[in-house]
Amino acid sequence: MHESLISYINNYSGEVMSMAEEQLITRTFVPKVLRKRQYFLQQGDVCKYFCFIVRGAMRQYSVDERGVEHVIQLGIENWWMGDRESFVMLKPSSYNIDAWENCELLTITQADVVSLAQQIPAVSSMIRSMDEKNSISNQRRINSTISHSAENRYANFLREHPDLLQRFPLHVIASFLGIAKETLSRVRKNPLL
Amino acid sequence: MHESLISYINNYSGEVMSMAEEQLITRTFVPKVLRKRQYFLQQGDVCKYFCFIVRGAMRQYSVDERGVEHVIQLGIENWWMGDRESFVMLKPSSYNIDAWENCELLTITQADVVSLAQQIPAVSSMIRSMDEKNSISNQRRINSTISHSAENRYANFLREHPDLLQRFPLHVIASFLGIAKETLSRVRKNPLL
DNA sequence: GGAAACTATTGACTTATGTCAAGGTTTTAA
DNA sequence: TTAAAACCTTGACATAAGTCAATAGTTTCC
Repeated sequence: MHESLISYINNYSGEVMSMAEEQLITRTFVPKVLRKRQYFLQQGDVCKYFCFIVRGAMRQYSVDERGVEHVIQLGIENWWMGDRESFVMLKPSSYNIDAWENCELLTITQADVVSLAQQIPAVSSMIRSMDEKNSISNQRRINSTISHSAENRYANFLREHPDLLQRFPLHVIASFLGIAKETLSRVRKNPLL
Repeated sequence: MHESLISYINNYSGEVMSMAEEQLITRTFVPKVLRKRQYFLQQGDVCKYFCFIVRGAMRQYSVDERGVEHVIQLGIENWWMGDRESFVMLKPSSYNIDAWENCELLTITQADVVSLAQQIPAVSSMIRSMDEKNSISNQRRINSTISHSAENRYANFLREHPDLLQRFPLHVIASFLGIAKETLSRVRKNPLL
């Protein structure tokens, strides 16, 4: 079960871990199984664990005053999920995270992240590289939302995340894009250039 | 000139650097002065330097097919500016960065970032903490743009960045928020609760 | 195997926001 | 000190996107 995480780390750090290091990883990350629709994090709770998705699909979303859900983030195999703001600052989260499909996760606490990063160079360099990737993709998403029409945003999404389209229904994708599901439906009928 | 950077690093890393470390910082970061409206980075060029703003105000923006500018990011004293995607991957940038006011900057190359982070623990921990801060504020901004009306977004902006309001004209702020300057103007007249 | 829940589409209508144009103010710079 | 440039506001109008409601196709699971 931990193999996918280990190869993910080797891959993203550009280093190969020793046997001892691999074992430390395996001992530290705690497996967790989630049934479809089960919460990983609920609004108001502190996000005590971050998780690596081994199998399954998850979503992170906020719920506004009128009860409408807004999808902030989607994740599938080999992605990380968690609310970093809550995780790092130990404050109650404003988001929910739940399983969209049955999931197998590997979870870790903030203290263990710090300790692993200190002991295993590959882990700290994997974290750096994740942060970079993350910051780049957030920047792209911000650019896309403030600069483009619903149609363009959907086109961007198709280009950057074709894999997610297979895994989530259209109303979830619409919410992720910040548009109404009806609008997405209409946009999809168009020539799309 | 380097003092503000040094205290920034001490502050964000939670450590205090030695004299030797401070001197290494001072030797590595190269000062640069920018006149109002002068480019720090132009679309199509590779972002060879990141900068720390010692004094002044800067903006990062894209220009769409119709020539309209979209402000991606604003920065003032004690902020970092640069296009990370271009900086790290050495690919041509899709953004422009220029000085909104006359600026004093401290610039650094990617190679020097890596080397400083290796030599000075405080630097690598400052980078980690910046990445965290950055990822949290990007997440907030994404949530704000996909979930809220122009009015709410402006209110959020006021809460999170009151300082920027003093430094940039309203049409720049409007663009940062992804709304038309006329809309911002109208929003500002309202009770605002 | 059938009811219930979830999903997608479509039409009619509403609304928030964008666009265009004009006027007035303030700032900049020659 | 004055002309030009930049900035902000306002009104009239256009339009992209949201809302509501109805329909119908799919899964899901007792």
